[in-house]
Amino acid sequence: MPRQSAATPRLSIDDWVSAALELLAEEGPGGVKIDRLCVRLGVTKGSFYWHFTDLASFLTAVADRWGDERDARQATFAELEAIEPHERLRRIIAELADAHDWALERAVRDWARTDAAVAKRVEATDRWVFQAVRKIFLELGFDAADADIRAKTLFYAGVGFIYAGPQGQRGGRRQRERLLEILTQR
Amino acid sequence: MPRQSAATPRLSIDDWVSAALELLAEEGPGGVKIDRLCVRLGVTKGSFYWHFTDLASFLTAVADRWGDERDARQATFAELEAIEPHERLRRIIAELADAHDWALERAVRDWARTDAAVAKRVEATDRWVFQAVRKIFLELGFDAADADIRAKTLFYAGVGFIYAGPQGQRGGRRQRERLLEILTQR
DNA sequence: ACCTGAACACCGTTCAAGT
DNA sequence: ACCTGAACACCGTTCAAGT
Repeated sequence: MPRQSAATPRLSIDDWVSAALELLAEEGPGGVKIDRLCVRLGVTKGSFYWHFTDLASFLTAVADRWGDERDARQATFAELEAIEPHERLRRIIAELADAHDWALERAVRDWARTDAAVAKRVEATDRWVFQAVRKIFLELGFDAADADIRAKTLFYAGVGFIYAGPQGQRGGRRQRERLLEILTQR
Repeated sequence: MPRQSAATPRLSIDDWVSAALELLAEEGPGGVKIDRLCVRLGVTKGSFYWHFTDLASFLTAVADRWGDERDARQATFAELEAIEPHERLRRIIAELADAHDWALERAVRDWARTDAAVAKRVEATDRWVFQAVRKIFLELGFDAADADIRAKTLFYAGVGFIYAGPQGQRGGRRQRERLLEILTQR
């Protein structure tokens, strides 16, 4: 057993933040209680207040980590700039639709409604994604007004799907492809 | 002054429920505290517990009233059945987009995430609206799969807009018209 | 019938004390 | 340096007592 002794784990800030993101995804903002975190991490409340001055500053750290992970994802999107617009759009949507933790996504958006700092981060990522999609429609030859509305439609449909869940017959990849055809045909 | 004396208002269940819906719209589910309601209504907590057995049953009454108001709205939609599909779609969307309290809409959807009963009511209204829109596309001559995806796009775009707010250039009625053109053209 | 006022449990917060 | 354990304020809940 060459690793650390399991007897005295000694928590780091990241351990607390990770536990909070798990709780957030599982139960939403209302589930993130200091007590719950303590049970999950096997310590008492005093431990929490040694690492953080209060709940607010802790939640800031949680929001920061969520934002940092978003920035990292967007950096990978930026690498797609060079490829052909149709294909780029398909990849961005596939990335957003498939490799995504919707429970966490919803929880963070809920949380944003009562926390201005979180709201700003969510708005920033929303704006980034929207502009990236809008740019694709411009590259496809639509004028500014048309690119705008097509990008909006896709963007809002995505957010709406995250919230309202599946409606009608089971969709999946084929339906996404058909929607892209409709919106990109000139 | 032929009305009731203002000295002893004596609250009804509806007074409590109305106050809760106001708080819900103003501050979201987290703002609905018994204390806050008491301040707003000018009574003490004991009064609340005379009218309701506990917070949960009170919130059920609040959710019921929201659901009843939705049922009433859908009854007015049902009257549109006879008119021409394009125009019917335009009226439904105008009704949903304009005459709507988005703060309350978001608050109820947030609330639905932590309350199964509320979630069921939201799902029921969502399903109703989606099917009404899908039916319109069928009447316009689209096949089942195509009507489904076009209805989904509209539905999710609407829900997404409620959540993510305005993106890009200011939209409004003209952009809605253009989106309807895109989705209804054969 | 409708409400007050005081009591108690729960969770965020503090802090002296432990290792 | 990191954590325990007991204390206190806040909000949901109860209930005897008032009008």
